[in-house]
Amino acid sequence: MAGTKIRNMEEFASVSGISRPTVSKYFNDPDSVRASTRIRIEAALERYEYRPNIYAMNQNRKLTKNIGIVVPLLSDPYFAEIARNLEQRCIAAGYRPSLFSSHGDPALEVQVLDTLRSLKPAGVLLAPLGRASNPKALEKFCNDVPTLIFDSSVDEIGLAFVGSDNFQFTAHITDYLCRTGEPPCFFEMKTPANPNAHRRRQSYLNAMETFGYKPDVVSVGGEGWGFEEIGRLGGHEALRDGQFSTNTILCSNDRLAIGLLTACYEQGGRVGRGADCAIRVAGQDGHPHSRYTCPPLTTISHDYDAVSQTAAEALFTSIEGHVSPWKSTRLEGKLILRDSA
Amino acid sequence: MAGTKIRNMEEFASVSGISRPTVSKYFNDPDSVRASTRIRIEAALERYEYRPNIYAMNQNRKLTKNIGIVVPLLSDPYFAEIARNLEQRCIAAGYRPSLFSSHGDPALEVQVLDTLRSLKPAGVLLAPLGRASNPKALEKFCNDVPTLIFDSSVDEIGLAFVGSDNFQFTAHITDYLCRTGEPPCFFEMKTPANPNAHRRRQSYLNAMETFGYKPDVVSVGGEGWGFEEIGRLGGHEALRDGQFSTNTILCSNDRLAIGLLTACYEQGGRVGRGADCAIRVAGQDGHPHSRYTCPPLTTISHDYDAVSQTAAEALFTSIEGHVSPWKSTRLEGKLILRDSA
DNA sequence: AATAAATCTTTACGCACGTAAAAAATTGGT
DNA sequence: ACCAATTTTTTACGTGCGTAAAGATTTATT
Repeated sequence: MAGTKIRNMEEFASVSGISRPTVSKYFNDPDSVRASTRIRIEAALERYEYRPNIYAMNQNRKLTKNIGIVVPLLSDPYFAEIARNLEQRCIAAGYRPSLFSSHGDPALEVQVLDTLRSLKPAGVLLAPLGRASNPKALEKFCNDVPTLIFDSSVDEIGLAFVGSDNFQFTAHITDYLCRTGEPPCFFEMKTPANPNAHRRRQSYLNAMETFGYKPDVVSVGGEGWGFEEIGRLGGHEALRDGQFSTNTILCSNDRLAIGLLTACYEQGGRVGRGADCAIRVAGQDGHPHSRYTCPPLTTISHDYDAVSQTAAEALFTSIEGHVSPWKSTRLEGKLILRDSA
Repeated sequence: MAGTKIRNMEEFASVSGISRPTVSKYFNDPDSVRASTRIRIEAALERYEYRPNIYAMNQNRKLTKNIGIVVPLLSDPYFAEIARNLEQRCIAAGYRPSLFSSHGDPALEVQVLDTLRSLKPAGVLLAPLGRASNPKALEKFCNDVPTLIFDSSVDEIGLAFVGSDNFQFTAHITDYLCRTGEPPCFFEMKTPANPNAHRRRQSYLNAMETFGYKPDVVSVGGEGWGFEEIGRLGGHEALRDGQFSTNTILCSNDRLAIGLLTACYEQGGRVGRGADCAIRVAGQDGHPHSRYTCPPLTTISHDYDAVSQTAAEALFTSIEGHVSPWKSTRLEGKLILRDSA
């Protein structure tokens, strides 16, 4: 904090006693200069608090250190949590993450990709909207920008895919439900936003067949990303009309389950695994909120940390030049037993 | 999409038949050029899909069109929702918003402000962490960057403050609770992260005095931003020890209420305003999730739209040169009656 | 101490655009 | 059609940094 204010790298170089090109090299990668000069630069850095102009940096660099993180809906705590996790990993690895949400809107998703393109990012971690995404826009983007797809896969696009093993998810929790009570019905959206939903339904059907039970899928209408409300309204209808053939309901995801729990409450049905309960409800995702529903929701949880780490590191290694063929990684989830089922 | 790829504004200017300085002026503000030239530029823009290099733009502009949006915790749907709202307003007004979360960590908040500084934003919409914030860092930042504080006020810092009227919030819902049943106890955190909590407690005390009731504040321990868990654990303790002097509990915020509802459930107490219910619980905030608790939570809701609009427009007018003295705007909330109280 | 290798300095240019100033062209009103 | 006001063109320079190349210096190796 010595008197003089540093205006640019030229001035900083002169006060640090190192030439500008070397200082530039340092800011590009502190380890690329000799330890002794690094120390001198960092000493000056503490005395003069100078930061390179990121615009001038990024204009001329072949590749920026920016990484885009895109999720379909940031107001969903599941995505917020995974975005936070990814963000921290980017920072730790020396990148500059920028966060974007498509807010459930395909047009906005395209707009976000457009914005992102102009940021000339080193890479992008993209969780697409899914069914509603504009596939051509996605593909074009992936061709231009190193993009790792996570959460919800779309063809064999981008560098790789990292997500959860939806087949394992549903098979595992279906197994649990069958072993501990009546076999579950499956509660889902008729036209789910996310392709994972199809895998989960299929896995449910497979599991029920394996166990020798008759599957029962209840698909409810509703568009968009207001899953709780869709679950609540659909739940009311299904409960009223007796559409559930057993007393156990496995929901396609936790947010749907949360809505269904509300519907059950509003109809006066007690949910849980106790003897005094009329119905069991389970979800899927390990949504941050699932601990605090009434009753707390039994679910199968994403391994947030593992998904984030795998996704981030796959992107980093790709950015750093290690080419590898497209690959899909699907991580297993962990059953979380609570009172709802 | 004519064959030639446009590399820079020079080339784009030549294919559009307009000189580069005029094209530059157009991108700065499309309305600053004659309508006829604007049409010619936009025609070329459709045929050649060129975007100015934002890094070169921002390097040389006196003021960028960037706006920073900072919230304390993005995984809280309340903040996610208000951030989304602000983001859209920025885009609509022709700015480029970037979203940041302090993730409940004062050190990260400082780091976010540091990052933001290097973006040279035209303005910042900042919801501080509150009590945990580094006040000097905040003040320094506000001196350097036009910053509008929202949600939670910190002295008379920045351009202005926009938030909700916490006194009105608590007075209103306390009034409602008193008129419809036993007067409420007040359930809060001992050391709340957010200064709004103090206003709410004070407003509760005032309201109870006005009504001639004896106030009863139950303050529970716990640090950080895991409000649901704090509410659940504190709720268990308070319920078990009979700390609540009436059957009605007004929580300092919805997330605390959600945790308390879980505690009630886990202790077997039925919550609601029905004759068969042992306890009434109300929250404050109009949290996006409050509709889906069991029972659905009675609360007093922020006017999300009005807060966002007021905050955004205050920043915009300030950015556009209209100086005005520091001002605090506090908007009223609306009571949302549901089954919990 | 001599030599090779690594690193740094000097010099110079490029990037994509902002912006200022003077000259030229266009427009609008009459 | 003419004149003044507005807008555009031309020209030229500035911004802060990346980066390349050649030479000087430091470090590591023997």
